[in-house]
Amino acid sequence: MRRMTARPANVDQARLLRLLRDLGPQSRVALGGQVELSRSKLAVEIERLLETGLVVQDGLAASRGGRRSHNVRIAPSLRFLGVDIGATSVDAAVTNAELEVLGHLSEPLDVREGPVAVFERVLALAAKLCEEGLAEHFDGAGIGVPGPVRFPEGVPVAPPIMPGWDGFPIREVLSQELGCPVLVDNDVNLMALGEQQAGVARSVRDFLCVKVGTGIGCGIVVAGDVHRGVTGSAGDIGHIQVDLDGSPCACGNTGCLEAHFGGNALVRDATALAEAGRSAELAGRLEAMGRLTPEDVSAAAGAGDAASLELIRLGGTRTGQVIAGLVSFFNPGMVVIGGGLTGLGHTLLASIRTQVYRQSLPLATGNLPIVLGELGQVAGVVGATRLISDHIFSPS
Amino acid sequence: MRRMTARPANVDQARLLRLLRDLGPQSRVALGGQVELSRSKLAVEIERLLETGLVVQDGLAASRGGRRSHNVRIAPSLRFLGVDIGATSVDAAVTNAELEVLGHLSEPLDVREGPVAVFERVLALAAKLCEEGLAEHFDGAGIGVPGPVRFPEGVPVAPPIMPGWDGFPIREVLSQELGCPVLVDNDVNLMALGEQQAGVARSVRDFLCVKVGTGIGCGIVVAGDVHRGVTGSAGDIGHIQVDLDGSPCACGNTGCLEAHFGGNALVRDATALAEAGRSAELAGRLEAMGRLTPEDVSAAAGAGDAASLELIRLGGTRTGQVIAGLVSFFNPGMVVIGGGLTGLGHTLLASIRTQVYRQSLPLATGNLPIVLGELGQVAGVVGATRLISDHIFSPS
DNA sequence: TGTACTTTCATCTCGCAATGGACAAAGTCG
DNA sequence: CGACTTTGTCCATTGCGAGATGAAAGTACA
Repeated sequence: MRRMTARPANVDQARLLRLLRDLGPQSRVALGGQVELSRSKLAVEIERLLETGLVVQDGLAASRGGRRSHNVRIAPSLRFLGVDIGATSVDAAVTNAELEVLGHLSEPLDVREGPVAVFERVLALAAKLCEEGLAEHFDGAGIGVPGPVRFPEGVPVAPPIMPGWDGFPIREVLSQELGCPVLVDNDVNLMALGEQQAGVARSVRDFLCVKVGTGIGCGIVVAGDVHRGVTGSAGDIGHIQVDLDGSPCACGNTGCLEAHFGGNALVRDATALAEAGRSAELAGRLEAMGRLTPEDVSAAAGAGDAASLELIRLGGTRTGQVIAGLVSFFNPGMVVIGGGLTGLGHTLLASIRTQVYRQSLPLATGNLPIVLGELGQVAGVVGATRLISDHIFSPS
Repeated sequence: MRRMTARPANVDQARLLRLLRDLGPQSRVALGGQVELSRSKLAVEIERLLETGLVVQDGLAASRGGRRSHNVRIAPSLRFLGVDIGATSVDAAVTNAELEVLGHLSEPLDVREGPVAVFERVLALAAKLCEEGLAEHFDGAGIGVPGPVRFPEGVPVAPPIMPGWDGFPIREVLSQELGCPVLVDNDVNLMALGEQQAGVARSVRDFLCVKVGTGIGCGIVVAGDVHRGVTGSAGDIGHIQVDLDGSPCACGNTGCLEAHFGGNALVRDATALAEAGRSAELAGRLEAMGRLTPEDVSAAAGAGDAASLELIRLGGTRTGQVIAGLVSFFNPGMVVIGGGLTGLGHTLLASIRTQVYRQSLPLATGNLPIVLGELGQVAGVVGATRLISDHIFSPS
């Protein structure tokens, strides 16, 4: 029977833990400069954190012209598990308390196999990470799923691409299995948190994080916090209408963004191009595999295939239309583009940028960076560990 | 030389003041039930508030089966001024500290006359309210203007419909003139605050407040706070594209919402209808006045004119398209529709509702109330006093 | 109707914890 | 080696919370 990880006793301790997490080992005085606490109070709280084992002494810091200070660091034995379940793959990573990725595994996986099968695989990945000597247990785990989640309960609600998951008590089940606190969130929100923690959005308090993959979603960060909406479906921009009389969408409407530039739409359009003989590259791939995937388009574009590039450019324009509206509405300080877009990122980014800068008002786009995410595949898992560590490092 | 209004010394006092503002006179025990303070601390803080004069004793409360309690109320002599400058009118109101409107004046006014002329009129209105015996001075004033504002400085930035206002230091100038703290914000944000303070959105923490008038804007409330965006232009939804090849807009793009359903677009379309002989009602009004105004369309619709009603319905559908996208994105708990829409409110509301419920995802619209604002013309001024009172009732 | 009992509110007091300043310890630099 | 800087610890003062006490009102019942 393993003891539960200690928790900070008050907001000051929580604040100190987060500082140590984000800034690394620090002297007491350096910490004092970051928080509004008297030196005595600071010493008392650190003393208590040392007692609980949440932080440890960590040698002497370099002198700054006086007595050398004892560094203090967050307990290096803490381990967080981050899991990012996508539509077609699953990522798992272990981090230490400073959210540095110690190990990362990735597997293809069809989320439609249902929660039981998926979590068997997830637990196997977690066990594998432990076997590699990276962790003995986990002090907390964050789980991302590709659909809306009722966050407080950690339960998916009406997820369109996850049949069999509706209402499955992910948080409860995994918390039981892993023996540690678990939080569940939408994968896009976690990507946003990841980029905020360790990526391009480190110093931005209001930003949007658009993930282009099988679906298209958007993480919303307001005043440093993720906005999830009243039913957990905020950021679901795939079904915003981009064309009054556009293609029919699985959701029942017409002209949705995803009906023009989701994974399925891309495959549909690419197949049509291949069959119409408009792209030798795509036709070859279609013949070889019998069917095309988004990765084929991506690869073809990377190889310079004009038709594929055009598809991506058009998709970027459509996405840019939606983002332009969101930028006018939300006036963010940054827009981060991410998702499974290996290689085609810059093409996509360029057409999104063009469209947003053309269509949004100058006041909102004045110095609005629209950039690719820095973390790529690990954004989700890093965000997941950020989520759970924020929870663990908050007063119990 | 008048003494500045006292300010609370700490967050607890601020919290108590806001409770007394929103819930009215309370006994000490009733207050204790609302905040997490020990009886002793509560007594001490109230004692101090009594000393500063921010609250006063207010007789005995009805007994609840024991010794009767002494009620305490927020200083009834406090006065806040709320000013709502619209494109074509200005509203001013005085409230007490509980934000009850004691007097309200409204005048037509063209904002294009520039800040100096406008503030002359505003100060005259304020003086008139004082002459009516409603106030001797003001303890704070909130000002709403129809354009983006850099909130911390209280300065309009690049306001499209306010020539001559760009960079005018409203806050500084008015603070000087009125001799009290002043805050300046976008009129739509103030409308949202007003509906949150005293209207339909009292118990909602995340909602959108769409104002349809000369322009079309949207107040965004996240977690109880107004989101203004990084440059103060959040909620500027008038230039979101609703039609890929739509009408040209003053902003340089085509198909903007305002190009189809702003005040100017409405006049343009109504005039066309009148001249084409499609509406006798509108033609009559055009002949009588030489030109049409949005109010003419409103009145004609109220009189049952089919062409005018159709214009409003179409505009509602267009607005609904945009709101549907915002609902998917933001997943609010309520959408409030307001603005200068006397009479035509329900027609507009109905077509907006139809469009949003049709186009947004069920999870986001599940139990999403889309309602008309309750406060009508006073929403802005009430929101303005709420804004400044939140400021006054915060630790200095 | 009068008296005893109960309920509620306000204040007082005391112990504990927090705070901020003083002081001692440990270094660096000239 | 001494002046100066930085860091760690101690302690008196202050602030806070919870129980005890007394005052003021309602309630039950003879």
